[in-house]
Amino acid sequence: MNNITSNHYNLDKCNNCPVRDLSFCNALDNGALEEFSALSKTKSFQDGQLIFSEGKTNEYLGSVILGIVKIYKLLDDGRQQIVSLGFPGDMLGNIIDSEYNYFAESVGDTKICFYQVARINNFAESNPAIYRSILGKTTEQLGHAREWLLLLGRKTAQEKIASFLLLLAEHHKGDSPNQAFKIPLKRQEIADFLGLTIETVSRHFSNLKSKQLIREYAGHMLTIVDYDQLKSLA
Amino acid sequence: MNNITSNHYNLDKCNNCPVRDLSFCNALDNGALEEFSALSKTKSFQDGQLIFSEGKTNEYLGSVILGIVKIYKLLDDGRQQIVSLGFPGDMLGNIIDSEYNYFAESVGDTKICFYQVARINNFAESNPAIYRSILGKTTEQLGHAREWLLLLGRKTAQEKIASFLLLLAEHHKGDSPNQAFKIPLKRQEIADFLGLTIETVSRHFSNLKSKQLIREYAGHMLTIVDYDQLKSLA
DNA sequence: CGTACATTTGATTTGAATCAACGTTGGTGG
DNA sequence: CCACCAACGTTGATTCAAATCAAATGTACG
Repeated sequence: MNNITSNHYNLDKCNNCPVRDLSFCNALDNGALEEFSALSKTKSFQDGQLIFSEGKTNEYLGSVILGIVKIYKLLDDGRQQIVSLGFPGDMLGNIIDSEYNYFAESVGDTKICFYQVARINNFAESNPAIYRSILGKTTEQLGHAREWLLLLGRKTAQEKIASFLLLLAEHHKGDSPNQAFKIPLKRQEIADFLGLTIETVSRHFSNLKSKQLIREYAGHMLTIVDYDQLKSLA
Repeated sequence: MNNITSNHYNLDKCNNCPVRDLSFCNALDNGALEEFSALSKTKSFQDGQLIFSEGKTNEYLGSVILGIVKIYKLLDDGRQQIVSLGFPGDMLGNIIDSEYNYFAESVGDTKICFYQVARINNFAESNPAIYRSILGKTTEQLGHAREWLLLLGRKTAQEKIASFLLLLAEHHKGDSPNQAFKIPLKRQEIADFLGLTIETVSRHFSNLKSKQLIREYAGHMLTIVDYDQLKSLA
């Protein structure tokens, strides 16, 4: 975690924070937030930077401000499974465990707001509401993880791809239904998220394209042409 | 949830509770526990009883006292995935969501201690420590769920079976290493937990038996003969 | 003791992995 | 500006692990 403590960092005021209403800190009233924000440090990452590693001391709790963070686990022989994607507003890590038990890596340009776990616990003594808020985020993540257990255990490759595209589309809900968006992950990352190989992912993308359910241009911009039919596949 | 509210129930004192040190209520001091315990109702279930259903109002938080509870999700066509096994001391449900988003069913004879979610929130106003404790249990479950994502997404059938047997063995840690224990799940349930079919589960059990890594008698009693080698397969 | 259910085992199929080229994209330096 | 190269992605041929289909056997229980 040297890269977090050692670097230049911004002490953004929460007032300007783009995820103020989404992050776990949103439960705090203005006075408490003022105090809490003083504990935070933001840090930026470029594509593919390691944010923390399995086995290292759990020193920081993070909140994704910008970009995407992939959380993954590894088997001894290098097989990888992405167990979560952290979008803006999502919490990173926890304040319970003594060690991280997975790896976190930035996907594209990413900005994260960090708090020291010890400071959060200290803060909580006078502001216990923060626990309820962290509990909310943790429960949400548990829900997502269990949804993904169903996907990995019981869905076919086609259903997995369709579900994945709908998940991405969910994060562009503000836009019009058929709005194009950038697929943030490489094929290998999609494979590692869905428990597949790159080839299988590629084949099923081609499939959906030939069926005119989706369109892809400029290499990574995607339009969902037939949302309802995609949903029925997922 | 009629079966919880309507039935005869015991008002066990926490002092006699066999999972007092494991449950989320263990964070409370004696005074608070006294008050908290008054909110609880215990209920017993026989094998295969539905405890709660996806889509129903999230009214109760539970704590498993005895037996095992399987938490599962279903696809439209009936495909099932067990997303968690609740052992004694494990928390059941959450206090955040408005609805249950999975099914819970007893496996064998089971006893559960229930608290109304509304009452917990009310209790928390004067005892915020309960949130920290529930957070601990939730974080633990998230860790288990992510471990299982790796298993479902990236492990082979043999590795899945080996991991499953070691998981069961973990829950008999007090016993000697090669102590026989009862496999609490039917083959179909094991399959639904590991994202496999009954036939594949059966074949790999036979495999491990012929390799002398495990032994099974009386239909469902299991001994792990070679713990280390089983571990190397998982 | 018989019926229903659970489990095992065998034969076959199949969806996804693997192996193997080939195409595309984007960055670098001549 | 283009040639080169490395990383990424697609497509095809083949293999393989697990699913499916199909009996047969084992077990629990009224």
